[in-house]
Amino acid sequence: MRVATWNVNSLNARMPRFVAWLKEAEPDVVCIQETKLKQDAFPHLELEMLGYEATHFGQGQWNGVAVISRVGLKNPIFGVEGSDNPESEEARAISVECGAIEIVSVYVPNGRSVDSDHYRYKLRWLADLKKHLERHYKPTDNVIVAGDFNIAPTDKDVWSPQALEGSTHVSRPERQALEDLMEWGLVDSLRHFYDQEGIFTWWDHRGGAFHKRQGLRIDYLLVSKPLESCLNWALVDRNARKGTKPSDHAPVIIDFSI
DNA sequence: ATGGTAGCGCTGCTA
Repeated sequence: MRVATWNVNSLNARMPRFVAWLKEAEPDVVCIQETKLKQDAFPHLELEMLGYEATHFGQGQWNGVAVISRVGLKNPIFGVEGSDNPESEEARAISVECGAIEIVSVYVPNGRSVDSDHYRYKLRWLADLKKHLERHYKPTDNVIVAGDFNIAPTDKDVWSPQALEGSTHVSRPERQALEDLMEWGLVDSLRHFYDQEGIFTWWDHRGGAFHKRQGLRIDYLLVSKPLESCLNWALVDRNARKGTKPSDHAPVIIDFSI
């Protein structure tokens, strides 16, 4: 089984690349972030023709998450716990059963700056995500929480800790919030295989960051212990960040035997 | 060409 996550930064703008990438990477399940599509604007038919069904939590101009699968989709849950009105919350999480796996596709709030309300929202949202896991799953289940976390877990995941000093994505409270989430029973699948620095999944569109290798690793697939024990490989598909009209994020893919 | 925001949507916000 092969599962990927990709922040596409507008599925509409990315659709030609996304379709080409699907054919090449042949994932069974893809967690998508930043569809930037209204709920009813998702390209269900085009993906159906490629063998994928989809469940989408859309908003419109911003956010929007989806899971597409060719191994089944059951019992979708929109959003996370902690909102009084899930119907009106931002479209940042969708959970669904894909065959034997519980999948959660997340788009964690950016944070903007460490002294902003949006940053406090980010920390609150991560705590709510943990409550969501506690409510719906057990650590002994086959669970994957994948997406754009907008957090570089350690300095190894940052092109220059000095340049990022004092900004979001690297601050202690958000890294702690990520550790608290993982404490539930999740491991970073890429770090199961690789320990080195310089593996990135996001490069700013501005200033040619990709070509200067100025990136961050903020997209990952967190897997529960039962899945960790059957992982075959994990990789960042950097080729998907090259060429014409790339997203600012590269896909991350894991393959495991189940 | 040793280069260099992108997307949404229509003005500025978000990332």
